[in-house]
Amino acid sequence: MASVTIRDVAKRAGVGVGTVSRVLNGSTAVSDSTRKKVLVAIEELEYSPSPIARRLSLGRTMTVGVIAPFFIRPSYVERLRGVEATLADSEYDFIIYNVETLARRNACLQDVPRQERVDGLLIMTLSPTDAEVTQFERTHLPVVLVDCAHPRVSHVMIDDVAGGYQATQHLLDLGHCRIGYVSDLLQESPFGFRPVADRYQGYRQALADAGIPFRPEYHRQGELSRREARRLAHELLTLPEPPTAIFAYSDTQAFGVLRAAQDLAVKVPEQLSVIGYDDIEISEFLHLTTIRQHLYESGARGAELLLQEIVDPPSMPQEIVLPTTLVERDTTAPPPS
Amino acid sequence: MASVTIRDVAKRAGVGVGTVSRVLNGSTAVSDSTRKKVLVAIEELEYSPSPIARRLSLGRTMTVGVIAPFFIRPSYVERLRGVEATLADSEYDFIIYNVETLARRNACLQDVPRQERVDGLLIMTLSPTDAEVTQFERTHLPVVLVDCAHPRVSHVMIDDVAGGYQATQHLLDLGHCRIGYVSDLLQESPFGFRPVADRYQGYRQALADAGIPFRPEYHRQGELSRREARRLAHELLTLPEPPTAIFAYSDTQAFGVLRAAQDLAVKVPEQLSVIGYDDIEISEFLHLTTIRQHLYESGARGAELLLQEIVDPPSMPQEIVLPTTLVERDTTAPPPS
DNA sequence: CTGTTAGCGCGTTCAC
DNA sequence: GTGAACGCGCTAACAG
Repeated sequence: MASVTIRDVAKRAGVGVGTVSRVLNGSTAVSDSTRKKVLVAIEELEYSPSPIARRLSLGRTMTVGVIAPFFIRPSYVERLRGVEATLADSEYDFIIYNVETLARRNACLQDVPRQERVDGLLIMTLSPTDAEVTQFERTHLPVVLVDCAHPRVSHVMIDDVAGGYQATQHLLDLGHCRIGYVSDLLQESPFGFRPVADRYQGYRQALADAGIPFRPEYHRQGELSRREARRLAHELLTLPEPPTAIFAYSDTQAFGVLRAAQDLAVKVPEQLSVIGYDDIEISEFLHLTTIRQHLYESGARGAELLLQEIVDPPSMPQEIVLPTTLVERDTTAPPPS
Repeated sequence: MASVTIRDVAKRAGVGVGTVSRVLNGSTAVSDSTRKKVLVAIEELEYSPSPIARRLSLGRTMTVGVIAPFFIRPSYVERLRGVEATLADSEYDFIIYNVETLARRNACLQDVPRQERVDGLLIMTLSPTDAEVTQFERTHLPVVLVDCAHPRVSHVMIDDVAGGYQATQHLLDLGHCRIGYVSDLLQESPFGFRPVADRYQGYRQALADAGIPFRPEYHRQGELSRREARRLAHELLTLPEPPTAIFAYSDTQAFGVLRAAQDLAVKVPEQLSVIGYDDIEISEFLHLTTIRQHLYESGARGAELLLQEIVDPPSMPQEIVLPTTLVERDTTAPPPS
């Protein structure tokens, strides 16, 4: 039962190993008759080529690495699903590097390229430093970024500036003027998540375009949890002049806002409009108005791009920008008159 | 910059490749002085051994396969996180096989072992058939099951009988005698999910131990959706003598029950107690009393067990049973007096 | 078209 | 202790 090799097949079919290899890879022309013989031998022996030997010989690992922070979060799961779907159709395996600490982030971004364990790298959200990019370039390792960017690396981005703008604009369109924003920590994000700055920028821009001055007391920052968002929203709603609408950086935080409103007997959407961001699964269930990102697609497109760049390294970094979509549900309405 | 090999290191250190290999694997005794030299050369050349060549030479793939259905579901994500955490510390990679159809299930369970692409297999929820287990044994492939079981294979199970018992007992302790159960379809689900039968058994056992006769009309079965659960709960609550408490097979279904109560203006927990199962993320938000499974741990323990069995195949299949935890929130209380 | 041979990079016997 | 040779299973380049 122990591994039957290409040599066994060759012997069985009465041909050379080269020929077997050829029919396996469908490469050069092989006469139909000998091809049949080989195929029969393969079938009879239940032969299955060793991917490892193949990789060594090819000098390629036939696997791509995916580095993602907190891959448990719904948004990453959804992206990874997109990656899995496109990679499953290819002959590439993929291995996930889950990052939950800064040390691990650095270890992944620095060790993985040098260890030559992967033919390509997909990095989610964790913007590489210039030095790290230089390292990628030195080792000629194809890299594609998803949900973050770097001028010298191909990337798939969701347009978070536009998304933040879109969310705010929706509130503006409904007639709101006092619009609060409960966001992730703008400064202290250990990984330097870029969407945080972008959505904030979109929010500011929409306000500015509408001629509404930004009020610092309407902008609250806290860690990405429901509890913290609830606390921040509580502060907002007990302001002397509370906002009539709140934009939350994520759906998770929007639920915290909703909870705060409930605590204070503030009716949604009659007295308060709430809009989230992400459109995670629960959001539909709870009828949350939100901004949908095409997460699955961002993973799938990223994987496609990577596969393509492994075969044919581009001279210029590619950029794919995915739009966001407003999903109107039941938590937004015109302000009380 | 192109791959520096063990030969380069040997040359640089003025030793043979064998010696380099020895210090790399810390195996046989190497004189301290030459070891230093080798280490220095490795450092200077930034050498990192090729895992692929190592695998070929070793005859082991150094990767484990993880087969999981619907890996997007929260419960699998959580389990996979446990797997990832323990495998990240080992020298094993892992590759995920996501199963969403019966065809794919069969392909994975049958092809993966024969292709010798993995040194071990972790299978979640998808009970293997006897024939498949025989195949594992023939190829000497270590396999560990998580969330399912087979008499000849090591497995990590969550004690769903105890969980069902615990949920029911909690209701009993509060003083309830009329306890309904909204469950998943007991008859064969396509993949043969075992927890369905187990939780039901726990429910029956707790009732029996409390000396309360089982009332068939209190047990409703339907597909695993909120809508269906709502319908079933509606039936229960409009019975001539309705239950004062309902145990739902899953949190999702518990929300359907909650909704039915709301429809009928039945107050929870004053007039009706509701307990779910799973403790999914949204449950905390909605204050649902539920049974928490140690999902992360089940993945971690499964991976540990597999690693161990790869090194040292056990004569007897091991069994690890994880307990469940009651999470008391606001949907259960004593029955109306 | 097809058989033969030389590596791919590493672990592992062997002699020294 | 340590160096040299062989083999893991496969691909690719070279003859024929």
